[in-house]
Amino acid sequence: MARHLITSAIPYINGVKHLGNLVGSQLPADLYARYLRMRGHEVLFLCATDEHGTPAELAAAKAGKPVAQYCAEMHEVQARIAEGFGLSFDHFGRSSSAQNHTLTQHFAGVLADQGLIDEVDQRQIYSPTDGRFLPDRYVEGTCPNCGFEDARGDQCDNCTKQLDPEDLINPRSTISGATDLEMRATKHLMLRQSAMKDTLDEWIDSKTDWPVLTTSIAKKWLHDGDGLQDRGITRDLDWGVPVKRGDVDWPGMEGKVFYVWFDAPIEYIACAQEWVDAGKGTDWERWWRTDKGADDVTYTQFMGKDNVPFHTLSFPSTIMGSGEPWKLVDYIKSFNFLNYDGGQFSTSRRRGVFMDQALDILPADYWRWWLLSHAPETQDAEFSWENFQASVNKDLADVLGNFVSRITKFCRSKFGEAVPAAGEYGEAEHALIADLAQRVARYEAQMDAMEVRKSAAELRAIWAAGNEYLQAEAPWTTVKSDPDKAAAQVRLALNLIPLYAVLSAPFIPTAAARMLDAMKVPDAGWPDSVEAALATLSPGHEFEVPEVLFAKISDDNREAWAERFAGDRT
RNA sequence: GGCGUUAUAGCUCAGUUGGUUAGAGCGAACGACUCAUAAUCGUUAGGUCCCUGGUUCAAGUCCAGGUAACGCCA
Repeated sequence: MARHLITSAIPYINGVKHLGNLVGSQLPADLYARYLRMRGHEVLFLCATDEHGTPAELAAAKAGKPVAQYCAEMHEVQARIAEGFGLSFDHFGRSSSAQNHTLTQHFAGVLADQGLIDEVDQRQIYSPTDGRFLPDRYVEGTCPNCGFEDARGDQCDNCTKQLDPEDLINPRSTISGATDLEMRATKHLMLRQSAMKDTLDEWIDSKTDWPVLTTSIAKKWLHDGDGLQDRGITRDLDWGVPVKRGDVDWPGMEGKVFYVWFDAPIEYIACAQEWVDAGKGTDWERWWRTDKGADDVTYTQFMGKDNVPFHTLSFPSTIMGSGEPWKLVDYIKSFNFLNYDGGQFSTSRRRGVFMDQALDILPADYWRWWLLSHAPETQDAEFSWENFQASVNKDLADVLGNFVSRITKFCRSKFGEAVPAAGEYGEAEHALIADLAQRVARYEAQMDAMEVRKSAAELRAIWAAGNEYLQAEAPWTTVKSDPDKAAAQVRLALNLIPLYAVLSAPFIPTAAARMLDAMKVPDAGWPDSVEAALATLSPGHEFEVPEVLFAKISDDNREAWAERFAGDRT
């Protein structure tokens, strides 16, 4: 059995994420992790919260809490919601962990030793009142070009002219409103990504099996304009990983921290250490050090397209540039964006459905199914309540849920709540088994390839095959003329339920567990052979008719939700 | 302003290196069934593949221009 390391892009700490964030990284990563575990592979599935940076500081200030406390609380919130969605992380870590501090400082030191870090002098706006340097967009003032009074330091929203914060008339801090701003000299570290350009270029070129979305974004950044640019990896903040060169101080870098994009991906590695330190595992280097066992690991990353540059260029620069035997990613599965009802999800305008709200109104399986079966793989996708209602009602309630309902209730009324023993399988039964064997093979191939939508479509077709069989063979008619034949038909149809449960578990784990529970099958595994799997329930095996698996979404609910999540009017 | 992405059935989307009558699900119409959450199953109808021009024996697919929507950048 193979060993698979899987990471999902780590969500930022400042609030609950929306469904677009979920479907772009964590959810498909979970689908894949669950599938590979069921196939018998050894899986380490890691995620974490991304906690550093100015937005976290501002969100904490707005909440009136120390930033460390705010992040600790929000981490718990996100962890609880992830659990609610059934995201099966082996560990959900924090980029603010001690492990990540040490590891980030280590990488910076090693990269400096390799000559891949430059120190550069810069001038930047400083606010004595706030006691800190201000990023360009946290300075506002009057636009020198058009006179607009709320122009940002990087650009005027009114006339769109690009600005330097020094150009603003009557500049002020957007954090405190302070106007006593001054320019101060400061020093920053730059990661010399440009020196890694050719290495990265060859590496990306070798990844011919990656999604076009992934490689095209990487190549654009490599070749656009002057090519790959060096990037600053330090900031003047309090909250973050203090700049050190390994475990020693870095002269001139006092009071600075690493920029969030530098330490965030390193958390993928630190998270494995956290996993061990939390007592969940024993050896993290076996997953991350190619000199200590990780050379046989297949590493797959999941992320939205906005994160692709960091994962194809920046983090690989860190890994490769270190000259140390760290595990490099093998496959990057990236996703486009999910739009909400004709526009973007918007956190600030409260537009769209956020993860906590989603769980408030419906079970996780509804969301998991719709999001995965509509995953934005080839282009941006569109959420609408009409489509959501129609898809969920049809696929889950009608095709799958009602199948379970109709056959268990029919059996109970004619044969009792146990698998009937009489009769033999005939031509139709063997044809169904053969058809399902083919379909399951196709489903596995799509899942292996991480073709999320196509996997969902194949799974749905497998569900529908059960209804087609029942409709064609009509045991409710057969039972009147040939009860033994009807018994055989019911026996096969009942056996579809545990098979469907196992195959569906990566998509809808809760419902799958309920199906197995109702059929009293405690230990079903992935089918080696469909024919053998369809003999799981032997004659006489008792079961219970389950409660309705999926209640339908009513028009009233749909309309109320559409109104509730439409966002603030502008 | 520069760059990029997208445009296929009423809706949501597939369409591999250019190759027969362009596909799926939903929705619609019609029919079958009556075990089941008025669920299921079958059949049929729906497309100027955004527009114009070009390359080619052959273009949804490649090229140029245009239109529209969206995104990124300075």
